[in-house]
Amino acid sequence: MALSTHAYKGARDFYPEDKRLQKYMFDTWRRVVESFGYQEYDAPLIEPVDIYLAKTGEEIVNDQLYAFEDKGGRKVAIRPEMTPSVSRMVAARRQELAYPLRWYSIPNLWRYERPQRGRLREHYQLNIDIFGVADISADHEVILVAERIMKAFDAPAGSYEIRISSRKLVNYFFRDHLKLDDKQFHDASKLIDRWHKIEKADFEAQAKEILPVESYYQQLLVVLNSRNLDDLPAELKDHASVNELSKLMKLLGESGVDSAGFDFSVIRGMDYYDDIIFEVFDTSPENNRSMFGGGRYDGLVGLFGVEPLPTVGFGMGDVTLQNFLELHKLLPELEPEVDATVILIGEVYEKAQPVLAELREAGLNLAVDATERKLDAKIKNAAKAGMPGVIFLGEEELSNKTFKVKHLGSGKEKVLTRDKLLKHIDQWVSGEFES
RNA sequence: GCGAGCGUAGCUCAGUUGGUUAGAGCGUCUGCCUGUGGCGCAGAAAGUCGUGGGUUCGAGUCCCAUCGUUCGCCCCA
Repeated sequence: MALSTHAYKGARDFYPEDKRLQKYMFDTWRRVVESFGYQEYDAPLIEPVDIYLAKTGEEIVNDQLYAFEDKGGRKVAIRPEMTPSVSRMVAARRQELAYPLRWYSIPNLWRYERPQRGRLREHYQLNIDIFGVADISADHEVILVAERIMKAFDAPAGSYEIRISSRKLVNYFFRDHLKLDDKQFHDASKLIDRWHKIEKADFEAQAKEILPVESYYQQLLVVLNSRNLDDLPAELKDHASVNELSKLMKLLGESGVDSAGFDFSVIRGMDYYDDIIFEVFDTSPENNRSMFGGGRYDGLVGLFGVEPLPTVGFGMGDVTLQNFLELHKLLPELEPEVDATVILIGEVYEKAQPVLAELREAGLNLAVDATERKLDAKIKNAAKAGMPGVIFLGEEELSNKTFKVKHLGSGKEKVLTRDKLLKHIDQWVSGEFES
């Protein structure tokens, strides 16, 4: 029985054209976050399973963790998210690191799920976190970074929106104001998460199931329909979390983030979030979903036995981003980072070596075709491989010290001396020869 | 964990109520063209119809199982 050529279920092979796209996305991420002073870190793919038990969402740990025992009997898991790992790393050097600490990473993460659109078993995720800032400036910065990333991918205004809420406000409204018990609170939280997704009638029916008093439904509606903080009912407006949200909105407005707004339905899956939370939504009807999000989790670092550390961060997955970019036609044409194939004519492989070395030294990325196929086949293959051009090298060129170069995009051809070729590498690559 | 659709050539797919040697387009290879690609013309190679059972005189087609894949639910990125 032949071996399968498929990649493992829910995981992807990255052929060079896929890798170019991945590099484009990663490079864009890096450029933006590094412009805010974030530094890259990394951690092992495998962690002790314990670090996920306390605060990662229930379903992820129970059903979606790649967990196993190693040969030494240790219970370990492939990371389903990066936040516990970075919290562990920061906790380990809690006293010696300089705050505010700005770190990012682009880990690959694994969750055992049924693959579907926008969700695979292995994905990559940009994670950024700022540690040691308790005030709203950290929340502001992180959301601003998210916004700048969307702009860096040329996402047009209106193609996405940033929805912001506060777990403290949700807690206050459900727990203190409506006096919901644990189960009601849990169910209500899950329900409002689906506010934008399900029919209003279904929402009403389910809400009335959960809420102990019928009139609470109307109160919930008012809160969910509040597109800005002034629309909130008076009894919520005075809560401290609203004051914080209000400061945050003002800061975002002043820094040009016009895609952000208050939305009480934002919940986030992870249990560790404990204050401001946000999600970035694709607004197109074909893909109306949460692309990524994050928030404040002041309690997580402290779980590692050190003084707690205020933290804000977010994670942005490559799969959902790619869906977004494809849908909005924002993917650039990416070419291989090779300048040319040098087509050797005749028995010149050995004699060509010093010339090739010189051209490479000068900065050209050159592949060599020393096969004995016919010339047209070699040109066809260079074109098929996506090469910008070819350089012909035979006895004639070697003895004259000239290069016949052909730009495959334009079909233009020119004979250049070695000096001219070296001097005009840029023009050569773009097909604009100088005479 | 639950539900639905789809698996036919390297790729995208067609294949009639079950009926001889299973087709197309693209791609590949050869020639037209011995140092010049993309277009054209002529020709060629390439498929145990995902796999295993079953029904039938006869299965790519119907049934069951299984694997793969896609989509939805749950959950989430």
